[in-house]
Amino acid sequence: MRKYYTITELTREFGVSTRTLRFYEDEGLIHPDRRGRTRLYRAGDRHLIKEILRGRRLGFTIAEIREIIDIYKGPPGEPGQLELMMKRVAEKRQQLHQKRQDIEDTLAELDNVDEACLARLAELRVGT
Amino acid sequence: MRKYYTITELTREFGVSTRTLRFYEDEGLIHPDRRGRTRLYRAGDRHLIKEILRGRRLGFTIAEIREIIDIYKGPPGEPGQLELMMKRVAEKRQQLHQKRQDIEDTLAELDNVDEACLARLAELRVGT
DNA sequence: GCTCTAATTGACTTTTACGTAAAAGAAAGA
DNA sequence: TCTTTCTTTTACGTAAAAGTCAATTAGAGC
Repeated sequence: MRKYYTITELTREFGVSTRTLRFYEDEGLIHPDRRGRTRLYRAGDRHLIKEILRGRRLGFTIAEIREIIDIYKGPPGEPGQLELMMKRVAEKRQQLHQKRQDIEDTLAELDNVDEACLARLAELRVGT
Repeated sequence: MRKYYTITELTREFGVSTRTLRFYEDEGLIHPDRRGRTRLYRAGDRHLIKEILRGRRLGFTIAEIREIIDIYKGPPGEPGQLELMMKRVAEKRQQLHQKRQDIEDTLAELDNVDEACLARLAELRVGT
C-alpha cells in the first residue's frame, strides 16, 4: 500500500485539474497532509476524491456531495443523532431511486430511437 | 386530451418558474405556440419539458439535453446520418450506464451506513 | 370603460464550480 | 549553477442556469 500520492498523480489518475482538488479542499471535502507547503494525499483522500467525482457525475452539487460524505463518516454515538442520520440516508436513497428511474426511462427512449434507426437502415438496404 | 396548457399551469405541475420555461425556449428546446404574445403549450411541449427536467435531474447540461432531445426527434433519412445518430445514441447510453453504476455504488455505501446505524442503535438498547 | 391579474420582454444579478494568470518557493536533473 | 518542473497562494475571470426587478401589455370580469 502506497503511503502518499502527489497532487499531479491524482489529477492524472482522475482527469481533473489541481485547481479542482484544491477547490475541494477549500470546500472542506478533503484534508491532505502537508510536507512544508506541499500537499500529500493518503489513500483515504484518494477514496474521498473518487466519491466526490461519483457525486459530480450524478449531478449533485458540492453541498449535496458534502452531505453524502458527512453521512459516510460513520454513525455518531447519540440515539437522536442516529435517527437523524438514518432519515438523511433515506432522503439520499430516495433521490438516487429517482435518478435511477430517470436513467431507465431515458435508456428506454434511446432503445426506441435505436430500433427506429435499424428499421430505417433495413428499409434502405432492401431498397425503399 | 387537452389542447393547450398555460405557462403557469406547467410551472405549477413541474415546480419550475416561468423564467425557467422561457429560458428553455430561448435555448431552442421548446417552441410553444402564441396567441398574441401569450405562450400556449401543447402536449408535445409538456412532454419535452418532462424530458428536459429528467435530464436536469441527472446532471446533464442544457447542451447535452439538447443533444438527447435532438436524438429523440426521430431518425433522419440518409444512411450516413443514421449511423452517426446510432453512434451518438451509443455514447449517451454509455454515459447513462456509468451513472447507473455510480448510483448502485452509492446506494451500496448508504446501505452500509444504515446497517451501522441500526447496529449501533441495537447496542444502545441492550445497554453498552 | 375600468380594474385586476397574469403574462411578456429586457436588463441586470446571482450562484456554482471551477479556469486562468501572476508571482514565487523548492526540489531535481544536467 | 542553471534550468526545468512542480507546487503554492492570491486574485480575478467566466460559463451555465437560472433569479429578480421594472416597465409594459393584454385579457377577464364587473
